[in-house]
Amino acid sequence: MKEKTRSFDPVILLKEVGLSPTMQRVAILRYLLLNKNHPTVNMIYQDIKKEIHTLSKTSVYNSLNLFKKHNLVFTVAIDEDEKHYDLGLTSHSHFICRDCNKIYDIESSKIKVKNIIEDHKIEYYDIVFYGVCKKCKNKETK
Amino acid sequence: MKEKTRSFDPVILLKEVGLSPTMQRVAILRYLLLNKNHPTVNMIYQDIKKEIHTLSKTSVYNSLNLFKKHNLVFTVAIDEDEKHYDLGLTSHSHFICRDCNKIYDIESSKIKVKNIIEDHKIEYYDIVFYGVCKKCKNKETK
DNA sequence: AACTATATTATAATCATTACAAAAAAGGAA
DNA sequence: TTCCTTTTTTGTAATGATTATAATATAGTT
Repeated sequence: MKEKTRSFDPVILLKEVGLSPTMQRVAILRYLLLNKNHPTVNMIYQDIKKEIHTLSKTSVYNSLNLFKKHNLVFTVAIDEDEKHYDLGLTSHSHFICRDCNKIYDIESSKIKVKNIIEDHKIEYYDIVFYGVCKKCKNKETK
Repeated sequence: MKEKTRSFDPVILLKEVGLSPTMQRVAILRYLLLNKNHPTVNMIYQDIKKEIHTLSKTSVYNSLNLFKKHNLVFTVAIDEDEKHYDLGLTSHSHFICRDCNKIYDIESSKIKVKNIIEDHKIEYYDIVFYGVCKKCKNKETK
């Protein structure tokens, strides 16, 4: 339920929200555009350090917090230690397997939420489904 | 979507799931039964320390983790530092005000979720609504 | 080039949570 | 009860994610 239609070019995206497209920010945002695996700060840091050797973890934190403030990314509300980041470009929910802990994207079209909450003004919502994924389900039956 | 019909007596509840009802556990569980404010470990600790002066924060952590393992409590998936705990006795979702950060319970009857996910086996789901609560909405218009 | 504002980095600090070992309490058998 | 074993609780230390801070580097402007 986070609808947005925007460019898929990190440089353009950054300029659109008024952030100067520095090397680090571009790399981090590109990483998020290419990797839809809901990465943590550490995953991002480890990977980008390979191209930008001087990258600091603080920069990853700074950039992600900035991106979040500008609604470029969201954190996936999972009950865990590390935060997982996700681009808010397409509208989807998440499914988490209690067996392998993998996070799957669920297209919005597969979900329909109806609410009759009157008193509060609802701006958006997050749904997280829990269960056993297809892969692990098959493993169990073997 | 966490349906359960059980006793509201902490001692009985603990026995039901096979945990010995020690003073600390009973106090923590009773706290959760009486206070529906989605407390954090610190809130629970501060309050119960008033009756049980020797209580340690570790015990609160231990107890809550045990309760969670036995499905007596759940953690509310909120994007924050501290975890918020919630009894799983009644079925409800949550609404979080982006202004005052208060967490409201939303009765299940007010929400309807339809999903056509086929590949994964879904056991339950969490919905968190975000927006502006009634109180803050009124403040804004003043 | 010089100047100013912004970004990045390295380091230290904070804070929630967990690990661990010792002390305390509970339960059972004689 | 006393002894023994198991379970809980406690206090302290360790871990690990995140933030704060100050110094350095970079970018943008005149």
